[in-house]
Amino acid sequence: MDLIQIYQCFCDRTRLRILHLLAQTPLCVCHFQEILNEPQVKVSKHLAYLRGHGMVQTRRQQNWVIYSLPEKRSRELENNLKCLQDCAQSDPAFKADLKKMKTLRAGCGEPANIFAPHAERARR
Amino acid sequence: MDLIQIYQCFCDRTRLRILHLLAQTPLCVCHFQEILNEPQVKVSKHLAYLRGHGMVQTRRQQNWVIYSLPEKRSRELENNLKCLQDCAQSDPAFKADLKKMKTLRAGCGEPANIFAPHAERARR
DNA sequence: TGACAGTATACGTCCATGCGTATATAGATG
DNA sequence: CATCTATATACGCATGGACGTATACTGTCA
Repeated sequence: MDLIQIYQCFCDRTRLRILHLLAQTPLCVCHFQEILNEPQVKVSKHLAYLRGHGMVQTRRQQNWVIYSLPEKRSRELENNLKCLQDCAQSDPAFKADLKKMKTLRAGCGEPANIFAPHAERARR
Repeated sequence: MDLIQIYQCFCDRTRLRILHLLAQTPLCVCHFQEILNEPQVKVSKHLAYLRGHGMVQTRRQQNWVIYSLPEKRSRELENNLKCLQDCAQSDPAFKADLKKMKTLRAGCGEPANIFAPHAERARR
């Protein structure tokens, strides 16, 4: 039963915040660190957990590893991500994460539809 | 964050089956035993877990303890229960549980809108 | 009151997971 | 190649949870 795995991924606060962010946009590890304000190991391990359960994909871009939701998602995953989005709307913590994410992304140069991690630094 | 607790309750297969059934109708412990085909201890402990997390209510009726979802549910819980219902539709195991529950209930005498655990036996 | 049915809990074991520290790996750059 | 940045992993520790066995509790009924 695939559903159980989904809920297992959802049942940790850090992972839930990660997934909530990923539902908006792909992000690299260092961005998660900054948005979530959590140490690198912690973030990295939760991402590894999610990857191990097929909840996220990665691609490399120079030094950075970009995490994103898989393009092909099961009905269950899609449903639950939607549900999470809805539940998160009434939660200040989730909203704060989104806000922080947007300012971060703004710093990388608008409109930033192509994701550019640490663009300022990379340009030097 | 209340959401985490919900997902923690959802992330075990037995509990998920219990909640899925409760979304349809209140049930007593022995019914769960029979429908889920799991030992009494296991069922009872998962129910205790759910009760401890505010996911279910109990009332006594003679020898039986009837478990049900709380009448007042948070938006998050309601959302996730709906989502579960939807996901469960495509899962044979969940559907089998429902079917077994309905035959059990039929055995207690239709229409059985008032719940009557072990009605046949109680009548003797 | 004694026996029984239904349910709950205590106890022990095992495994998964969360976290931190330290270290390893991969790619970029001088 | 040396070094730096970004990320991943190994190791150890602590905790929570899942499960089974045995036992306790609660209400019913003879």
